[in-house]
Amino acid sequence: MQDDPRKTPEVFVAAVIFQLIDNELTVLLTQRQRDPFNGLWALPGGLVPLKETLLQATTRILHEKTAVKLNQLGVVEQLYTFDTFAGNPNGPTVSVMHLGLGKDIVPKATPLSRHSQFYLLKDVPELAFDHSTKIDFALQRLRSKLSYTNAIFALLPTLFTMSQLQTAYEAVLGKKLDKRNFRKKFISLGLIQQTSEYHMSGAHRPARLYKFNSQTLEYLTRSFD
Amino acid sequence: MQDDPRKTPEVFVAAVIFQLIDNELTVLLTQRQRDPFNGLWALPGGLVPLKETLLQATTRILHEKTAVKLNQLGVVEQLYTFDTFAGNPNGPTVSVMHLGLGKDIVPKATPLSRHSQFYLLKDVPELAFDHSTKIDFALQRLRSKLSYTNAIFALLPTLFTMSQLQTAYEAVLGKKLDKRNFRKKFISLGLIQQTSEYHMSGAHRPARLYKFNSQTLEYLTRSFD
DNA sequence: ACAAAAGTGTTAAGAATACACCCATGT
DNA sequence: ACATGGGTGTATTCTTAACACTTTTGT
Repeated sequence: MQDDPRKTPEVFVAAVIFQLIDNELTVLLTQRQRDPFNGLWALPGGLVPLKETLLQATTRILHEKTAVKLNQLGVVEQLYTFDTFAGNPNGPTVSVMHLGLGKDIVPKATPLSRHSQFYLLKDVPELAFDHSTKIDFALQRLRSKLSYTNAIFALLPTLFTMSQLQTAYEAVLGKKLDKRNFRKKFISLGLIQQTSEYHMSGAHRPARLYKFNSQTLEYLTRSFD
Repeated sequence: MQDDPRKTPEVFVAAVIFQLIDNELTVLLTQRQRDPFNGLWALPGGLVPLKETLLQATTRILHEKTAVKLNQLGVVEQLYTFDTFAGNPNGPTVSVMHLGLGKDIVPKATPLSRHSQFYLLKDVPELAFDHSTKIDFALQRLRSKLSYTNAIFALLPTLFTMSQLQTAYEAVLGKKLDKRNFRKKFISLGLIQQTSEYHMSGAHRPARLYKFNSQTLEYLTRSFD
Protein backbone atom coordinates (compact mmCIF):
# COMPACT_ATOMS: atom_id res chain seq x y z
CA MET A 1 0.00 0.00 0.00
CA GLN A 2 2.95 2.33 0.30
CA ASP A 3 4.68 2.89 -3.02
CA ASP A 4 1.33 3.14 -4.69
CA PRO A 5 1.71 3.20 -8.47
CA ARG A 6 -1.69 4.77 -9.06
CA LYS A 7 -2.03 8.30 -10.33
CA THR A 8 -5.75 8.62 -9.89
CA PRO A 9 -8.25 7.39 -7.31
CA GLU A 10 -9.50 3.85 -7.36
CA VAL A 11 -12.90 3.46 -8.95
CA PHE A 12 -15.54 1.35 -7.24
CA VAL A 13 -19.08 0.54 -8.15
CA ALA A 14 -21.95 -0.45 -5.90
CA ALA A 15 -25.68 -0.94 -6.31
CA VAL A 16 -28.80 -0.25 -4.29
CA ILE A 17 -31.34 -2.83 -5.42
CA PHE A 18 -34.90 -2.54 -4.18
CA GLN A 19 -37.74 -4.99 -4.39
CA LEU A 20 -41.06 -5.45 -2.67
CA ILE A 21 -41.54 -8.37 -0.33
CA ASP A 22 -44.99 -8.78 1.18
CA ASN A 23 -45.84 -5.24 0.12
CA GLU A 24 -42.84 -3.78 1.87
CA LEU A 25 -39.77 -2.22 0.40
CA THR A 26 -36.56 -4.16 0.85
CA VAL A 27 -32.96 -3.59 -0.12
CA LEU A 28 -30.33 -6.11 -1.18
CA LEU A 29 -27.38 -6.49 1.18
CA THR A 30 -24.44 -8.81 1.31
CA GLN A 31 -22.26 -9.82 4.19
CA ARG A 32 -18.64 -8.83 3.73
CA GLN A 33 -15.98 -11.48 3.69
CA ARG A 34 -12.92 -9.25 3.90
CA ASP A 35 -11.56 -6.27 5.66
CA PRO A 36 -12.41 -3.55 6.00
CA PHE A 37 -15.63 -4.28 7.84
CA ASN A 38 -15.26 -8.04 7.53
CA GLY A 39 -18.50 -9.66 8.67
CA LEU A 40 -20.61 -6.52 8.43
CA TRP A 41 -23.44 -6.14 5.96
CA ALA A 42 -23.04 -3.80 3.01
CA LEU A 43 -24.32 -2.89 -0.41
CA PRO A 44 -22.87 -5.17 -3.05
CA GLY A 45 -19.93 -3.49 -4.76
CA GLY A 46 -16.30 -3.72 -5.70
CA LEU A 47 -13.36 -2.37 -7.61
CA VAL A 48 -13.67 -1.56 -11.30
CA PRO A 49 -10.88 -3.20 -13.28
CA LEU A 50 -9.26 -1.56 -16.25
CA LYS A 51 -11.11 -3.48 -18.89
CA GLU A 52 -14.73 -2.99 -17.87
CA THR A 53 -17.22 -0.18 -18.18
CA LEU A 54 -19.00 0.93 -15.04
CA LEU A 55 -22.13 -0.98 -15.94
CA GLN A 56 -20.23 -4.12 -16.87
CA ALA A 57 -18.37 -4.03 -13.59
CA THR A 58 -21.57 -3.43 -11.66
CA THR A 59 -23.22 -6.34 -13.43
CA ARG A 60 -20.36 -8.72 -12.80
CA ILE A 61 -19.79 -7.74 -9.19
CA LEU A 62 -23.47 -7.86 -8.34
CA HIS A 63 -23.63 -11.35 -9.73
CA GLU A 64 -20.44 -12.49 -8.03
CA LYS A 65 -21.56 -11.26 -4.64
CA THR A 66 -25.28 -11.95 -4.65
CA ALA A 67 -26.04 -14.15 -7.68
CA VAL A 68 -28.44 -11.43 -8.84
CA LYS A 69 -28.38 -10.51 -12.50
CA LEU A 70 -28.56 -6.81 -13.18
CA ASN A 71 -30.31 -7.31 -16.49
CA GLN A 72 -33.17 -9.15 -14.86
CA LEU A 73 -34.09 -5.87 -13.18
CA GLY A 74 -36.79 -3.73 -14.72
CA VAL A 75 -35.07 -0.41 -14.04
CA VAL A 76 -31.40 0.39 -13.57
CA GLU A 77 -30.03 3.90 -13.43
CA GLN A 78 -26.99 5.70 -12.21
CA LEU A 79 -27.62 7.10 -8.76
CA TYR A 80 -24.63 9.23 -7.84
CA THR A 81 -20.87 9.19 -7.67
CA PHE A 82 -19.58 9.47 -4.16
CA ASP A 83 -16.13 10.47 -3.05
CA THR A 84 -14.01 8.40 -0.71
CA PHE A 85 -15.79 5.81 1.37
CA ALA A 86 -15.58 7.02 4.92
CA GLY A 87 -13.11 4.84 6.75
CA ASN A 88 -11.36 3.35 3.79
CA PRO A 89 -7.70 3.27 4.74
CA ASN A 90 -6.45 2.94 1.15
CA GLY A 91 -6.62 6.58 0.25
CA PRO A 92 -9.16 8.33 -1.92
CA THR A 93 -11.70 6.37 -3.89
CA VAL A 94 -14.57 7.16 -6.15
CA SER A 95 -17.69 5.08 -5.94
CA VAL A 96 -20.22 5.11 -8.74
CA MET A 97 -23.55 3.87 -7.46
CA HIS A 98 -26.47 2.52 -9.40
CA LEU A 99 -30.08 2.14 -8.39
CA GLY A 100 -32.01 -0.96 -9.44
CA LEU A 101 -35.64 -2.05 -9.15
CA GLY A 102 -36.82 -5.59 -9.54
CA LYS A 103 -39.15 -8.35 -8.45
CA ASP A 104 -38.94 -12.03 -7.60
CA ILE A 105 -35.23 -11.73 -7.02
CA VAL A 106 -33.60 -14.51 -5.04
CA PRO A 107 -30.04 -13.73 -3.96
CA LYS A 108 -27.68 -16.49 -2.97
CA ALA A 109 -24.46 -16.84 -1.05
CA THR A 110 -21.47 -17.06 -3.39
CA PRO A 111 -17.78 -17.76 -3.05
CA LEU A 112 -17.28 -14.03 -2.58
CA SER A 113 -19.87 -13.36 0.08
CA ARG A 114 -21.07 -15.08 3.19
CA HIS A 115 -24.73 -14.34 2.64
CA SER A 116 -26.87 -12.07 0.58
CA GLN A 117 -30.44 -11.18 1.28
CA PHE A 118 -33.09 -8.52 1.04
CA TYR A 119 -33.72 -6.61 4.24
CA LEU A 120 -36.83 -4.66 5.09
CA LEU A 121 -35.78 -1.04 5.15
CA LYS A 122 -36.73 -0.75 8.77
CA ASP A 123 -34.68 -3.82 9.69
CA VAL A 124 -31.45 -2.88 7.95
CA PRO A 125 -28.60 -3.76 10.32
CA GLU A 126 -25.51 -1.71 10.96
CA LEU A 127 -23.74 -1.35 7.63
CA ALA A 128 -20.17 -1.04 6.43
CA PHE A 129 -18.88 2.33 5.21
CA ASP A 130 -21.72 4.82 5.22
CA HIS A 131 -23.99 2.64 3.18
CA SER A 132 -27.03 3.59 5.26
CA THR A 133 -26.75 7.10 3.92
CA LYS A 134 -26.54 5.75 0.41
CA ILE A 135 -29.72 3.74 0.89
CA ASP A 136 -31.53 6.84 2.12
CA PHE A 137 -30.23 8.72 -0.87
CA ALA A 138 -31.47 5.99 -3.20
CA LEU A 139 -34.86 5.96 -1.53
CA GLN A 140 -35.23 9.69 -2.04
CA ARG A 141 -34.36 9.24 -5.68
CA LEU A 142 -36.82 6.41 -6.04
CA ARG A 143 -39.57 8.49 -4.48
CA SER A 144 -39.06 11.34 -6.87
CA LYS A 145 -38.70 8.94 -9.77
CA LEU A 146 -42.12 7.51 -9.04
CA SER A 147 -43.63 10.94 -9.41
CA TYR A 148 -42.58 11.52 -12.99
CA THR A 149 -42.07 8.05 -14.47
CA ASN A 150 -43.79 4.68 -14.62
CA ALA A 151 -40.88 3.16 -12.63
CA ILE A 152 -43.25 1.37 -10.28
CA PHE A 153 -43.81 -1.26 -12.98
CA ALA A 154 -40.41 -2.70 -12.15
CA LEU A 155 -41.51 -3.54 -8.62
CA LEU A 156 -44.81 -5.18 -9.60
CA PRO A 157 -45.76 -8.43 -11.31
CA THR A 158 -46.87 -8.22 -14.92
CA LEU A 159 -50.49 -8.54 -13.86
CA PHE A 160 -51.46 -6.72 -10.72
CA THR A 161 -54.48 -5.35 -8.93
CA MET A 162 -55.16 -1.73 -8.17
CA SER A 163 -54.68 -2.48 -4.52
CA GLN A 164 -51.23 -3.91 -5.19
CA LEU A 165 -50.33 -0.86 -7.21
CA GLN A 166 -51.51 1.47 -4.50
CA THR A 167 -49.78 -0.51 -1.79
CA ALA A 168 -46.55 -0.38 -3.77
CA TYR A 169 -46.76 3.39 -3.96
CA GLU A 170 -47.53 3.57 -0.29
CA ALA A 171 -44.58 1.36 0.55
CA VAL A 172 -42.17 3.53 -1.36
CA LEU A 173 -43.60 6.89 -0.42
CA GLY A 174 -44.10 5.86 3.17
CA LYS A 175 -47.59 7.28 3.41
CA LYS A 176 -51.21 6.27 2.88
CA LEU A 177 -53.11 7.37 -0.18
CA ASP A 178 -56.83 7.77 -0.80
CA LYS A 179 -58.16 4.77 -2.67
CA ARG A 180 -60.66 6.50 -4.94
CA ASN A 181 -58.41 9.40 -5.84
CA PHE A 182 -55.46 7.12 -6.44
CA ARG A 183 -57.36 4.98 -8.90
CA LYS A 184 -58.95 7.88 -10.70
CA LYS A 185 -55.64 9.64 -11.12
CA PHE A 186 -53.54 6.66 -12.00
CA ILE A 187 -55.95 5.47 -14.62
CA SER A 188 -56.08 8.94 -16.11
CA LEU A 189 -52.30 8.84 -16.61
CA GLY A 190 -52.86 6.20 -19.27
CA LEU A 191 -49.94 4.00 -18.16
CA ILE A 192 -51.97 0.90 -17.50
CA GLN A 193 -54.83 -1.00 -19.01
CA GLN A 194 -57.42 -3.40 -17.66
CA THR A 195 -57.18 -7.03 -18.56
CA SER A 196 -60.13 -9.37 -18.56
CA GLU A 197 -58.61 -11.38 -15.74
CA TYR A 198 -59.31 -11.37 -12.04
CA HIS A 199 -57.25 -12.19 -9.04
CA MET A 200 -59.10 -14.38 -6.53
CA SER A 201 -57.63 -14.41 -3.07
CA GLY A 202 -59.60 -15.05 0.05
CA ALA A 203 -63.00 -14.24 1.30
CA HIS A 204 -63.84 -11.18 -0.70
CA ARG A 205 -64.69 -9.89 -4.11
CA PRO A 206 -62.12 -10.81 -6.81
CA ALA A 207 -59.89 -8.02 -7.98
CA ARG A 208 -59.53 -6.97 -11.58
CA LEU A 209 -56.03 -7.38 -12.97
CA TYR A 210 -54.23 -4.60 -14.83
CA LYS A 211 -51.02 -4.44 -16.82
CA PHE A 212 -48.60 -1.69 -17.79
CA ASN A 213 -48.63 -0.57 -21.40
CA SER A 214 -44.86 -0.46 -21.29
CA GLN A 215 -42.34 -2.51 -19.36
CA THR A 216 -39.63 0.07 -19.92
CA LEU A 217 -39.13 3.39 -18.22
CA GLU A 218 -41.43 6.13 -19.53
CA TYR A 219 -41.61 9.75 -18.52
CA LEU A 220 -44.92 11.31 -17.62
CA THR A 221 -46.09 14.66 -18.87
CA ARG A 222 -48.35 15.19 -15.88
CA SER A 223 -46.60 14.31 -12.67
CA PHE A 224 -47.95 12.00 -10.04
CA ASP A 225 -48.07 13.07 -6.42
CA MET B 1 1.38 3.70 -22.12
CA GLN B 2 2.22 0.04 -22.45
CA ASP B 3 3.17 -1.49 -19.13
CA ASP B 4 0.41 0.44 -17.48
CA PRO B 5 0.61 0.20 -13.70
CA ARG B 6 -3.00 1.18 -13.14
CA LYS B 7 -5.51 -1.32 -11.85
CA THR B 8 -8.58 0.82 -12.29
CA PRO B 9 -9.71 3.36 -14.87
CA GLU B 10 -8.41 6.89 -14.83
CA VAL B 11 -10.76 9.37 -13.24
CA PHE B 12 -11.44 12.66 -14.94
CA VAL B 13 -13.64 15.56 -14.03
CA ALA B 14 -15.22 18.17 -16.27
CA ALA B 15 -17.77 20.91 -15.86
CA VAL B 16 -20.61 22.38 -17.86
CA ILE B 17 -20.92 25.99 -16.75
CA PHE B 18 -23.85 28.04 -17.98
CA GLN B 19 -24.47 31.74 -17.76
CA LEU B 20 -26.72 34.21 -19.49
CA ILE B 21 -25.25 36.77 -21.83
CA ASP B 22 -27.63 39.29 -23.34
CA ASN B 23 -30.54 37.11 -22.27
CA GLU B 24 -29.17 34.07 -24.03
CA LEU B 25 -27.80 30.91 -22.56
CA THR B 26 -24.09 30.34 -23.01
CA VAL B 27 -21.67 27.61 -22.04
CA LEU B 28 -18.04 27.86 -20.98
CA LEU B 29 -15.54 26.26 -23.36
CA THR B 30 -11.80 26.16 -23.48
CA GLN B 31 -9.48 25.53 -26.37
CA ARG B 32 -7.32 22.49 -25.92
CA GLN B 33 -3.57 22.79 -25.88
CA ARG B 34 -2.67 19.13 -26.11
CA ASP B 35 -3.52 15.96 -27.87
CA PRO B 36 -5.93 14.40 -28.20
CA PHE B 37 -7.94 17.05 -30.03
CA ASN B 38 -5.23 19.70 -29.74
CA GLY B 39 -6.71 23.02 -30.85
CA LEU B 40 -10.33 21.95 -30.62
CA TRP B 41 -12.75 23.46 -28.13
CA ALA B 42 -13.92 21.41 -25.18
CA LEU B 43 -15.48 21.54 -21.76
CA PRO B 44 -12.90 22.37 -19.13
CA GLY B 45 -11.71 19.22 -17.42
CA GLY B 46 -8.78 17.07 -16.47
CA LEU B 47 -7.38 14.13 -14.58
CA VAL B 48 -8.15 13.70 -10.89
CA PRO B 49 -4.94 13.19 -8.90
CA LEU B 50 -4.76 10.89 -5.94
CA LYS B 51 -4.92 13.53 -3.29
CA GLU B 52 -8.03 15.47 -4.31
CA THR B 53 -11.73 14.91 -4.01
CA LEU B 54 -13.83 15.21 -7.14
CA LEU B 55 -15.00 18.66 -6.22
CA GLN B 56 -11.53 19.86 -5.31
CA ALA B 57 -10.16 18.61 -8.59
CA THR B 58 -13.01 20.21 -10.53
CA THR B 59 -12.42 23.50 -8.75
CA ARG B 60 -8.70 23.50 -9.39
CA ILE B 61 -8.88 22.38 -12.99
CA LEU B 62 -11.64 24.82 -13.86
CA HIS B 63 -9.52 27.61 -12.46
CA GLU B 64 -6.36 26.44 -14.16
CA LYS B 65 -8.00 26.21 -17.55
CA THR B 66 -10.41 29.12 -17.53
CA ALA B 67 -9.60 31.29 -14.50
CA VAL B 68 -13.18 30.74 -13.33
CA LYS B 69 -13.71 30.01 -9.66
CA LEU B 70 -16.23 27.27 -8.98
CA ASN B 71 -17.26 28.77 -5.67
CA GLN B 72 -18.27 32.01 -7.30
CA LEU B 73 -21.08 30.08 -8.98
CA GLY B 74 -24.54 30.15 -7.42
CA VAL B 75 -25.33 26.50 -8.11
CA VAL B 76 -23.01 23.55 -8.58
CA GLU B 77 -24.22 19.98 -8.72
CA GLN B 78 -23.03 16.66 -9.95
CA LEU B 79 -24.42 15.99 -13.40
CA TYR B 80 -23.49 12.44 -14.31
CA THR B 81 -20.56 10.07 -14.50
CA PHE B 82 -19.76 9.03 -18.01
CA ASP B 83 -17.76 6.05 -19.12
CA THR B 84 -14.83 6.29 -21.49
CA PHE B 85 -14.54 9.38 -23.58
CA ALA B 86 -15.17 8.34 -27.14
CA GLY B 87 -11.88 8.37 -28.97
CA ASN B 88 -9.58 8.43 -26.00
CA PRO B 89 -6.72 6.13 -26.95
CA ASN B 90 -5.55 5.62 -23.37
CA GLY B 91 -8.01 2.93 -22.46
CA PRO B 92 -11.06 3.23 -20.24
CA THR B 93 -11.73 6.36 -18.30
CA VAL B 94 -14.44 7.58 -16.02
CA SER B 95 -15.49 11.19 -16.23
CA VAL B 96 -17.45 12.78 -13.43
CA MET B 97 -19.21 15.87 -14.71
CA HIS B 98 -20.59 18.77 -12.76
CA LEU B 99 -23.14 21.37 -13.77
CA GLY B 100 -22.63 24.98 -12.70
CA LEU B 101 -24.72 28.13 -13.01
CA GLY B 102 -23.35 31.62 -12.60
CA LYS B 103 -23.41 35.22 -13.69
CA ASP B 104 -20.86 37.93 -14.55
CA ILE B 105 -18.20 35.32 -15.14
CA VAL B 106 -15.19 36.40 -17.14
CA PRO B 107 -12.94 33.52 -18.20
CA LYS B 108 -9.36 34.15 -19.21
CA ALA B 109 -6.66 32.36 -21.14
CA THR B 110 -4.24 30.60 -18.80
CA PRO B 111 -0.94 28.78 -19.15
CA LEU B 112 -2.97 25.60 -19.61
CA SER B 113 -5.39 26.74 -22.29
CA ARG B 114 -5.20 28.83 -25.38
CA HIS B 115 -8.51 30.59 -24.83
CA SER B 116 -11.59 30.23 -22.75
CA GLN B 117 -14.91 31.84 -23.45
CA PHE B 118 -18.64 31.48 -23.21
CA TYR B 119 -20.36 30.41 -26.40
CA LEU B 120 -23.98 30.91 -27.25
CA LEU B 121 -25.49 27.45 -27.31
CA LYS B 122 -26.43 27.82 -30.92
CA ASP B 123 -22.88 28.88 -31.84
CA VAL B 124 -21.00 26.09 -30.11
CA PRO B 125 -18.24 24.94 -32.48
CA GLU B 126 -17.17 21.39 -33.14
CA LEU B 127 -16.04 19.98 -29.80
CA ALA B 128 -13.48 17.46 -28.61
CA PHE B 129 -14.65 14.05 -27.38
CA ASP B 130 -18.43 13.95 -27.37
CA HIS B 131 -18.78 17.08 -25.34
CA SER B 132 -21.71 18.30 -27.42
CA THR B 133 -23.74 15.42 -26.08
CA LYS B 134 -22.73 16.33 -22.56
CA ILE B 135 -23.87 19.90 -23.05
CA ASP B 136 -27.25 18.67 -24.26
CA PHE B 137 -27.47 16.41 -21.27
CA ALA B 138 -26.66 19.29 -18.95
CA LEU B 139 -29.25 21.49 -20.61
CA GLN B 140 -31.92 18.85 -20.10
CA ARG B 141 -30.96 18.63 -16.45
CA LEU B 142 -31.05 22.39 -16.11
CA ARG B 143 -34.49 22.54 -17.66
CA SER B 144 -35.92 20.04 -15.27
CA LYS B 145 -34.10 21.64 -12.37
CA LEU B 146 -35.83 24.92 -13.10
CA SER B 147 -39.17 23.25 -12.72
CA TYR B 148 -38.72 22.15 -9.14
CA THR B 149 -36.13 24.50 -7.66
CA ASN B 150 -35.27 28.18 -7.52
CA ALA B 151 -32.07 27.48 -9.51
CA ILE B 152 -32.74 30.39 -11.85
CA PHE B 153 -31.50 32.76 -9.15
CA ALA B 154 -27.96 31.69 -9.99
CA LEU B 155 -28.28 33.03 -13.52
CA LEU B 156 -29.75 36.41 -12.54
CA PRO B 157 -28.42 39.52 -10.84
CA THR B 158 -29.40 40.08 -7.23
CA LEU B 159 -32.00 42.62 -8.29
CA PHE B 160 -33.90 41.83 -11.42
CA THR B 161 -37.10 42.71 -13.21
CA MET B 162 -39.95 40.36 -13.95
CA SER B 163 -39.11 40.63 -17.61
CA GLN B 164 -35.54 39.54 -16.96
CA LEU B 165 -36.79 36.62 -14.93
CA GLN B 166 -39.19 35.56 -17.62
CA THR B 167 -36.60 35.99 -20.35
CA ALA B 168 -34.19 33.83 -18.37
CA TYR B 169 -36.78 31.06 -18.17
CA GLU B 170 -37.49 31.41 -21.84
CA ALA B 171 -33.78 31.24 -22.69
CA VAL B 172 -33.33 28.02 -20.77
CA LEU B 173 -36.59 26.36 -21.72
CA GLY B 174 -36.32 27.45 -25.31
CA LYS B 175 -39.90 28.60 -25.54
CA LYS B 176 -42.04 31.68 -25.02
CA LEU B 177 -44.20 32.04 -21.95
CA ASP B 178 -47.33 34.10 -21.31
CA LYS B 179 -46.43 37.27 -19.43
CA ARG B 180 -49.45 37.53 -17.17
CA ASN B 181 -49.57 33.86 -16.27
CA PHE B 182 -45.84 33.74 -15.69
CA ARG B 183 -45.92 36.62 -13.21
CA LYS B 184 -48.99 35.39 -11.40
CA LYS B 185 -47.60 31.92 -11.00
CA PHE B 186 -44.07 32.86 -10.12
CA ILE B 187 -45.16 35.34 -7.50
CA SER B 188 -47.48 32.74 -5.99
CA LEU B 189 -44.50 30.42 -5.50
CA GLY B 190 -43.22 32.80 -2.86
CA LEU B 191 -39.58 32.63 -3.96
CA ILE B 192 -39.15 36.31 -4.63
CA GLN B 193 -40.14 39.61 -3.13
CA GLN B 194 -40.59 43.11 -4.46
CA THR B 195 -38.08 45.77 -3.59
CA SER B 196 -38.88 49.46 -3.60
CA GLU B 197 -36.44 50.02 -6.44
CA TYR B 198 -37.00 50.44 -10.11
CA HIS B 199 -34.91 49.75 -13.15
CA MET B 200 -34.97 52.62 -15.66
CA SER B 201 -33.79 51.74 -19.13
CA GLY B 202 -34.92 53.47 -22.21
CA ALA B 203 -38.04 55.06 -23.45
CA HIS B 204 -40.63 53.19 -21.49
CA ARG B 205 -42.11 52.70 -18.09
CA PRO B 206 -39.57 51.79 -15.37
CA ALA B 207 -39.61 48.22 -14.17
CA ARG B 208 -39.96 47.21 -10.56
CA LEU B 209 -37.00 45.28 -9.17
CA TYR B 210 -37.38 41.99 -7.31
CA LYS B 211 -35.01 39.82 -5.34
CA PHE B 212 -34.91 36.17 -4.36
CA ASN B 213 -35.63 35.30 -0.75
CA SER B 214 -32.81 32.82 -0.85
CA GLN B 215 -29.57 32.77 -2.79
CA THR B 216 -29.13 29.07 -2.23
CA LEU B 217 -30.87 26.18 -3.92
CA GLU B 218 -34.39 25.56 -2.61
CA TYR B 219 -36.85 22.88 -3.62
CA LEU B 220 -40.41 23.81 -4.50
CA THR B 221 -43.43 21.97 -3.24
CA ARG B 222 -45.48 23.00 -6.25
CA SER B 223 -43.59 22.54 -9.47
CA PHE B 224 -43.17 25.20 -12.10
CA ASP B 225 -43.98 24.43 -15.70
C1' DA C 1 -47.54 62.33 -30.28
C1' DC C 2 -45.42 58.27 -30.69
C1' DA C 3 -42.71 54.17 -29.65
C1' DA C 4 -41.40 50.84 -26.32
C1' DA C 5 -41.64 47.86 -22.59
C1' DA C 6 -44.20 47.52 -17.92
C1' DG C 7 -48.03 46.29 -15.72
C1' DT C 8 -52.61 44.31 -14.76
C1' DG C 9 -57.74 40.81 -14.28
C1' DT C 10 -61.30 37.67 -15.74
C1' DT C 11 -63.19 33.60 -17.37
C1' DA C 12 -63.28 28.75 -18.44
C1' DA C 13 -61.44 24.20 -18.18
C1' DG C 14 -58.99 20.84 -15.78
C1' DA C 15 -56.93 18.76 -11.62
C1' DA C 16 -56.76 17.84 -6.75
C1' DT C 17 -59.02 16.82 -2.54
C1' DA C 18 -62.30 15.17 0.73
C1' DC C 19 -65.40 11.86 1.70
C1' DA C 20 -69.02 6.85 2.54
C1' DC C 21 -71.36 3.24 0.89
C1' DC C 22 -72.44 -1.11 -1.86
C1' DC C 23 -70.38 -5.53 -4.09
C1' DA C 24 -68.68 -10.27 -4.55
C1' DT C 25 -66.63 -13.76 -2.39
C1' DG C 26 -65.27 -17.62 1.30
C1' DT C 27 -66.30 -19.52 5.53
C1' DA D 1 -74.98 -13.94 8.01
C1' DC D 2 -70.75 -12.05 8.50
C1' DA D 3 -66.09 -10.67 7.57
C1' DT D 4 -62.96 -9.16 4.08
C1' DG D 5 -61.04 -6.44 0.71
C1' DG D 6 -62.85 -4.65 -4.12
C1' DG D 7 -65.02 -1.19 -6.31
C1' DT D 8 -67.40 3.30 -7.31
C1' DG D 9 -69.20 9.24 -7.68
C1' DT D 10 -69.89 13.94 -6.39
C1' DA D 11 -69.05 18.48 -4.73
C1' DT D 12 -65.55 21.91 -3.63
C1' DT D 13 -61.34 24.10 -4.09
C1' DC D 14 -57.31 25.13 -6.47
C1' DT D 15 -54.55 25.49 -10.61
C1' DT D 16 -53.84 26.32 -15.33
C1' DA D 17 -54.56 28.53 -19.73
C1' DA D 18 -56.18 31.81 -22.84
C1' DC D 19 -56.48 36.38 -23.84
C1' DA D 20 -55.94 42.67 -24.67
C1' DC D 21 -55.63 46.98 -23.00
C1' DT D 22 -53.67 50.86 -20.07
C1' DT D 23 -49.43 52.99 -17.89
C1' DT D 24 -45.11 55.36 -17.77
C1' DT D 25 -41.27 56.88 -19.70
C1' DG D 26 -37.77 59.09 -23.42
C1' DT D 27 -37.35 61.23 -27.65
